[in-house]
Amino acid sequence: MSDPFELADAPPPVSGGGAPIGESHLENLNDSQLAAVEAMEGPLLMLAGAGTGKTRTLTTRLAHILMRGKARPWQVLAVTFTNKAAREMRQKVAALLRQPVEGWWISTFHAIGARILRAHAEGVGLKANFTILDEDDQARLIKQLLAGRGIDGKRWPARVVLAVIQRWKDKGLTADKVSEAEAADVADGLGRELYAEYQERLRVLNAADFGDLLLHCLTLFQARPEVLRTYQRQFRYILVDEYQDTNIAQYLWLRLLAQEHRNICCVGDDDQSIYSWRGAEVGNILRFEADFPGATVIRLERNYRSTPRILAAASGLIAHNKGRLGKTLWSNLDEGEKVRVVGVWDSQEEARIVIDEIEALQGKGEALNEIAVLVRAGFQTREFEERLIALAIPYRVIGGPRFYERQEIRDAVAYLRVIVQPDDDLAFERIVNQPKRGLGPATLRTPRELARRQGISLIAATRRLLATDELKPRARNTLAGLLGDFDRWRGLQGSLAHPALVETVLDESGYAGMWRQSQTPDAPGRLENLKELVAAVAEFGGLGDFLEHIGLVMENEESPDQEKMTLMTLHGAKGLEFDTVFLPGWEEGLFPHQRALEQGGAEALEEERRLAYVGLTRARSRAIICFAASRRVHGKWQSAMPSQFIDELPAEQIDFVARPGLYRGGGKFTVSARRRRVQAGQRDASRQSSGLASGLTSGLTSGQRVFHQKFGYGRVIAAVGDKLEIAFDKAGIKKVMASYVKVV
DNA sequence: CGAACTGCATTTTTT
DNA sequence: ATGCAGTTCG
Repeated sequence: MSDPFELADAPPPVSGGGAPIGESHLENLNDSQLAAVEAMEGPLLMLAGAGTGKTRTLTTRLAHILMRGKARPWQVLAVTFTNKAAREMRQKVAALLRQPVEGWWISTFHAIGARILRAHAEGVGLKANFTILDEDDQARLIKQLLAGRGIDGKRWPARVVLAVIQRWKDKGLTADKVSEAEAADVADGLGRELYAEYQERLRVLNAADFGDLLLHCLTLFQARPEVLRTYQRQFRYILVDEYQDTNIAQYLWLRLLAQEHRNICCVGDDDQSIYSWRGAEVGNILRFEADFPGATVIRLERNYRSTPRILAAASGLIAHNKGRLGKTLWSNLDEGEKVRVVGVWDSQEEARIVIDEIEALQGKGEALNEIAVLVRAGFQTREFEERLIALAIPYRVIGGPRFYERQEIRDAVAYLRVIVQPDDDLAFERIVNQPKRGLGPATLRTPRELARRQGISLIAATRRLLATDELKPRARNTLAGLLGDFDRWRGLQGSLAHPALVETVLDESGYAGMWRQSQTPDAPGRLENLKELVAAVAEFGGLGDFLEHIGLVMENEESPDQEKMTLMTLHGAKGLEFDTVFLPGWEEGLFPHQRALEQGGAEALEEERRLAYVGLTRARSRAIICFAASRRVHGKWQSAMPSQFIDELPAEQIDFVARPGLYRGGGKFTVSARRRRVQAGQRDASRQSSGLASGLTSGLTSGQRVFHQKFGYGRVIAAVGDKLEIAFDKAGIKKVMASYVKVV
């Protein structure tokens, strides 16, 4: 912040910076955007708030570097997190430069990692055609290892162990670098051994998981300094999107690559860091100036998206976080509506009110595409969906099961994998008995043991056994037939077009036939998906290309469906924007989420707050926050208090709308109501001054008999502010708000 | 081998 | 409540 090089936006009104003639791509940039484009030499941190034209600035910068002849296209490395972001950047750069960007280094971290690794696979003990495993494969592999060591799968589910290993990889730790202390309480102290064993298996299978795509690069760079040197020299300019989401491995990776030219430009927003739970380190962006001495910091603070009211509400909220780099967003747009905060009785009423409002907006001619409901957790979508279906409003849910994650697609892909990569056991195991061939676990025991003993793949072991009489004739014949099919299909690769080959495989394997004969109601859909898969294969040059694509791109290419409103999680909404945004479920325990409140402490709470900030800043002109007084959690009714985040919104930007007699938010919106009660309730006995309530009481004292509409009769056992703890006769102990109970 | 049953957990999710 | 996964029967 005290950096002498730092630039900030001039206050409004702002003109475009003076762009030299002939550089039309620089027109329409504001001063700080222009500064970020033109500061080409040395490390640069671009702190880009929500809606400040970050992508545009970044792509313009890339184009500018090339147009100025500072580097050739292959000398620029641009990394993003998602394929979507990468695609966008490629498109925009291509449009700016009016030329295709094929083969340029504009991709996700993982895709670039894979590209580097494929070129130097042997440096980390892999072959160039290594398979990229999805989470399913990884979990199955871990499960095998756990079973092999006799670890109770109940106490240590494969997914949990996998998550631990992933976090280690995120931190850039190979098995030998994991500290004793860190591994001690994982899988009965065997965490490190399992990690090492897992890596060994991956090597035998010629496979890498997502984490490896980066971690292996680090290993490679260390083992082969000359390889590192090549890339260091090559990448004269490095651009990094969403820097606040990078993990330690990615940070180390970037730092190594940037060492030679030091022209690294990182774009990010510390206030939008919401992925710490999967390894992201906000610290990376907070430390940037220390990591890259002499760095320039440029803030993009002019927001082109939201009304000043929405920005003020969001800014007021995020100001409650400590440890921010600090930004002040401003906007030139019309002031706009206040942010509405709506209190409702329960989640059903919440869904009703929100969807009714959406219907009303639709009636007023608002486009459904411009309306979104953003929830904290996936389960919240259900009630909204029910309501949307009832009113026949078109909607889409983002975050459902994805195309490449469907069972039939994974199975089909597994067949392709065994063709391309003859040691891919995980693929083999997936389809060895799919369709049924009588090759169950018992039949595979012998090959599995051999594979284990000799440290070779299961497929290789099976092959060896086929030359012996170890297997029962029947199993032997079937396996020989299957492996023979694999070889034959592999042989067809040269003569048959890939889509035709895929069809042949699905046909001859009996896999498609299995679904054709299936009587289950979803069978036709699955066959349909298989057809889609064949069509998708046709888009690629070869099976290998195709597998690389689905290995790295798990998302489904979204069909450009028109006129639907969007339902998704707050996490999923980052980077998107809508005219109207509904933010339901702002209740303590849901948002901020219970888990964040219980563990993770202050940091976790701040991340929840950033999530709220992300949610609010998605809205262009209208934001509606809701909270419900009671909600069903895991099948039980629970009373809920309004989110602390509601109290943190600046009152002057808020329109508090609640059903009469229903709301009693904490804090500032009910001051007058409270004062009255304070006077009446001086003799409050329970004074566990929580600091928050600061002596305000509900006028109810412990011991009093009360009636609650949902929970029935009960007795007050504690009262803090207007929050009561009541032992209900039937419903047990609940926390409720004073306004919901009547004294009997 | 498939169906039924039991227990159990249940934020967020990309690559 | 609900769904999923793992297990146990028929």
